[in-house]
Amino acid sequence: MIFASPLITGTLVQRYKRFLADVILDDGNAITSSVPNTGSMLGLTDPGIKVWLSYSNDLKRKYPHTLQLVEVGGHIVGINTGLPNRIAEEAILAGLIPPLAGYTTLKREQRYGANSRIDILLSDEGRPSAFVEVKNVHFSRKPGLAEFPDSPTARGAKHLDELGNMVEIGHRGVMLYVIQRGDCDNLKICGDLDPVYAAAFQRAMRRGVEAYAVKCHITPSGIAAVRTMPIID
DNA sequence: TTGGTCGCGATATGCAGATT
DNA sequence: AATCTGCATATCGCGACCAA
Repeated sequence: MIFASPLITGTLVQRYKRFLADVILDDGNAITSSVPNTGSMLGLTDPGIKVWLSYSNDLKRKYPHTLQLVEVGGHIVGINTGLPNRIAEEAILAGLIPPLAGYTTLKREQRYGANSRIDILLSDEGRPSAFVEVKNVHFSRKPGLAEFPDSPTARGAKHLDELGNMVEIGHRGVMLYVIQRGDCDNLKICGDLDPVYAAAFQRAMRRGVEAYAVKCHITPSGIAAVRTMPIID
């Protein structure tokens, strides 16, 4: 995934109202940027950190800048929650995730279950379809270890249950965690910030849901999936 | 059939207003 | 006074719809 145009650098002043951030660009201009991430972004919104923004020429937009990357502890972290689906799609098509390789058809945003949508549906003649739910990970408290979730996510737990339902009727249910930072080599499902999710994860594993984590290489010019990484307890 | 436009849903959480 | 409900907020992408 290559950014359409070179990103602009600046310094974060504050993030507020979920969708907005005030940034002082390196050229001195103070602007308001949209933030394509409604999560808590724990540890990624400290005032004064370096940030990268994209710029859109779309006249319908209220704020043409979009926050894409932040620098934390000397490492670049991607915060755009719209990108992991694209990254995951690229990774699957490139065969970087062996258990998901070789399907002839890949569709995004397919309806299924109780009024839910699956991020990616892989199908093929002669073998079960794979329902792939993509999750964005950008939280890390320990060097080398990414963690999910960074705040309670009821929706995430619901997705795990529905993937379990898909397994029961003969499909594959897959959780795919896209780690949008290059400094991690393991993923941990952490129970302290959302015990409900951790329990749902264990329950889903027992029901046969698969889980994979994808390591990414992040630079100001783009984000690329590299390989899978272990999910540890 | 294709291309463009419109509107809805998803997204998370603080806050204001309403209800008990 | 405490609790609950629903709006605010910006963008994206898809489905539905209309027009050529």
